[in-house]
Amino acid sequence: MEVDELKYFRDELKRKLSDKRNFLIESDRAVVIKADFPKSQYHFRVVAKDEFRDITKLTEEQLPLLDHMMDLANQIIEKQEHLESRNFRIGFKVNTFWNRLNLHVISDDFYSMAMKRPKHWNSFNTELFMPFQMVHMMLSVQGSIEPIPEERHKELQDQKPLRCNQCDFVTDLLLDLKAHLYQHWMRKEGEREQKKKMDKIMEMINETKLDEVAKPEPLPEKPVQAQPVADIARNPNKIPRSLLTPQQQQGKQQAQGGYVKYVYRPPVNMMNQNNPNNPFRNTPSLNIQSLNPRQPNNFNYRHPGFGPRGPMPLQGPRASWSGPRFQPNQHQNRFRFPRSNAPCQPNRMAQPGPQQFPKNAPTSGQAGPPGQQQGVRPKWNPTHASDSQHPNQKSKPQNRPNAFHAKQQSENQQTIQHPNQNKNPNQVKSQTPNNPQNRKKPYQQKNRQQSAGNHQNQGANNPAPSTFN
DNA sequence: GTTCTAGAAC
DNA sequence: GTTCTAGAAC
Repeated sequence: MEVDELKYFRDELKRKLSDKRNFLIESDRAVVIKADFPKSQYHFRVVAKDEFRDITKLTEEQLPLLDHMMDLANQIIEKQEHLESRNFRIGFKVNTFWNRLNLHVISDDFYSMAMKRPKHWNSFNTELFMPFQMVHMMLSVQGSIEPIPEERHKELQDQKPLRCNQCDFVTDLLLDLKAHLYQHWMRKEGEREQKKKMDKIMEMINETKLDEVAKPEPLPEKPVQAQPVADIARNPNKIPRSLLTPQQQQGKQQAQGGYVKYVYRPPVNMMNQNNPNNPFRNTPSLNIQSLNPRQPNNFNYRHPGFGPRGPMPLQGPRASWSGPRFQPNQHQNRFRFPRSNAPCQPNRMAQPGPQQFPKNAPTSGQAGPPGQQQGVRPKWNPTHASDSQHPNQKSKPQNRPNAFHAKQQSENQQTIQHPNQNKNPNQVKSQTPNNPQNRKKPYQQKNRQQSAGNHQNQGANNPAPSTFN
């Protein structure tokens, strides 16, 4: 690929700066946006407005800018009530792809659908990721930061084995690591939920004591319940309704309908707008609507939940979808012994505790386990008669045609069939947009248009059909 | 950066 | 037969 073509993609962060709807926080020198393909449950970028490509272009003079970006990072972390600040990592990628200085603010679970390649993992868990404090110190001491040589960069990207960031677990297979990370995440979610319950109990104990002080003599006709606090402590899930204030009762109802039901399933995912813990809830949906026009609610339509494509719109035909959020045959996520192709259920972390991933993982309504979901590629021109439907939607089979999938299909009693399932593979192949014969190059047309005009106006009036939304 | 495919590797 | 990976396109 020619350099100019790649530059278009590298400039994506610059383009994002021209649309305030992307901003979660904005200041005069930087903005906070969500990461388009989050590699953890919580993943943000603090993007500098000044034109610095990356940290290797910084000098000691930019230390105030770094401090400011750190302030914004802390601000966005403070907004995340579900996690504590110690659960976040803040730093830069040394050899970043993007053409604009951006600081990663990422939770340390690394539990995400978008974590698909070993290089994704290594980009955050090797020296390719430089913690903010180190960048700050190096600029303070030596005044600059050297880029990592290309050869070393590639070596680190492909580095194996992959080491868990939370324990000593080591594996060569990313899918094993993902399953392992899922267990960590679930365990921590359980701990967080327990802590919430205990905090609530302590709060109620305190309130009860205050009530006793305020009412030293109980009414004789309505004796006080014997040892209510002890009962609560024994069974925190069954707090007598009579002991709750109206506000607490309302809160309990909300909790039962909101957070609590997510306890034993992936509770937070920026793909799931319905989740009350979603940090991106009620945030702008970027240009997704304009890039993915409403589709008829039939099986030709590929639900956006099947791909890492940002928050789901709540209105329109999509809202009526009640099917699986993930493709039914995500067997790629099954546990496997290394160097064996046979899928197998048990895993090295199998033990009593939360549900085991992925057999019993939820498949409807909620965010699901990380996997190899294929997202809808948003770049296509609906004005073309032949493109009334996204080329990927009409051409890509939902599942690769093989006996294993067929067995899974029948076992799950899935009635949903992809329109291409019964087609001649050659037919499907001929429709495939990635077939060099069929591929279009909209960005090439765009480049020609852009060369005649300026980028900002083009972006504002005719939002770029970005790959990164 | 991402998706997708073909072919290699297992 | 299935998974992994490199390369092309975006």
